[in-house]
Amino acid sequence: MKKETLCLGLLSLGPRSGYEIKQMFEGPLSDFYSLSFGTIYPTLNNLQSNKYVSCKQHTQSKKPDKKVYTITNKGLDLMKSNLLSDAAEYIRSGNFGDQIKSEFFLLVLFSKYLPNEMLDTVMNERVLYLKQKLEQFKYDGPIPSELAALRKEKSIKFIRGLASTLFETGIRYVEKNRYLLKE
Amino acid sequence: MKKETLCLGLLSLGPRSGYEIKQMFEGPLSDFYSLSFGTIYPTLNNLQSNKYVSCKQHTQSKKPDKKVYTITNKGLDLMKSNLLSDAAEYIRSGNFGDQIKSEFFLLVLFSKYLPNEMLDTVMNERVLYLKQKLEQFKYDGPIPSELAALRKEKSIKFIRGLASTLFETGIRYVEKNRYLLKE
DNA sequence: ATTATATATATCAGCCTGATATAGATACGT
DNA sequence: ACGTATCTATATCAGGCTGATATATATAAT
Repeated sequence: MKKETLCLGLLSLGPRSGYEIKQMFEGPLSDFYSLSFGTIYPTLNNLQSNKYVSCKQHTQSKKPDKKVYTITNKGLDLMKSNLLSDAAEYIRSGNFGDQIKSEFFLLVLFSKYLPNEMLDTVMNERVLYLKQKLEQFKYDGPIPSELAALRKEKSIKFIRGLASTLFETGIRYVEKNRYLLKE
Repeated sequence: MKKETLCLGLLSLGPRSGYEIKQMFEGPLSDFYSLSFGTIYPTLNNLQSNKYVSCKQHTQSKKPDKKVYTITNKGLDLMKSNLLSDAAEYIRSGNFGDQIKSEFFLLVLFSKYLPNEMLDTVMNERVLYLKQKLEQFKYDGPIPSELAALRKEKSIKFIRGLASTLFETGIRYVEKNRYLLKE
């Protein structure tokens, strides 16, 4: 997916600053996608100069200016049209899997050459991480207003459900089978 | 994980050419990690000039020369030592999740703006892909000699089992809940 | 009082990917 | 039999993206 489509898509969920978009990539989106500041800021500037987003400069007392971007109608049109062509490209490419770089899997793959102590640490930290992530995805209590609205979105429900099941399955498997890696 | 560690690790499973290493990344490893030719070939050249791997030039009748690399004892030492420092870095970084770019999840996230027809195609292709992958991971019949040896490795058993369960879970969830994305 | 962490934007070196070049072999349709 | 596409095999490189760094202030922790 083009970075423009993605930034516009996130702004379609509500006005945000570049910093806040980055926070989304480091929080709830971190298991699906990420973009760096070096991509986000130039993309937002580019979208703004082409009127796909508008920008309100919040001169915060003593903090650096916060530039809050809002998607325009023109931007919404571009996003929808881009989304369609991005989906078409996804189909055309025949590449339906995800692009993954998993340090954990590589360490498991070569675990034969790792000291047992280190392997234990790796496994423990991985399980701990998965459990924390699972809690975040399952948690249904009160949260900041804007996120609460997002929760009602069908797509968010679908994704949270899928992520939860996958994390649960992963945790159960690792806890049950990690002994297999030692003899 | 450093590209050198990874290439040495794969060569520790048996002698291979750069092309065959790439094939591993596009086949069984594709859901965990990948490196491009532009990284693999220079890395192998570098490893060779530092005597971490040796190279046998197979002058195939009429095909381009095939350079088959074999890991040396020096290379095996480097790999083990690198593996330990890579694992330590994994722990130190506190980043226990995987680096993922999932076009599929983004399309689901913004599915509200996608025509139903396109969403159906995306879902169908995804499920089809997952089912094919699942078959590959579960399949237990006869395979080329070298792969058969690998199958007996504890780490490979662990990974195949984990991948199978995750794919099964993913398929079941998508088939059961995809209707949620439409009203 | 000092250090570390968080907010906030911006830039950039350097690495990696995706594309392209080269070149013969084999499979495939017609 | 002939053109075409795909596979084997190595190599290079432009361009894009990441991770690091710079800048500046606020707040929390020690």
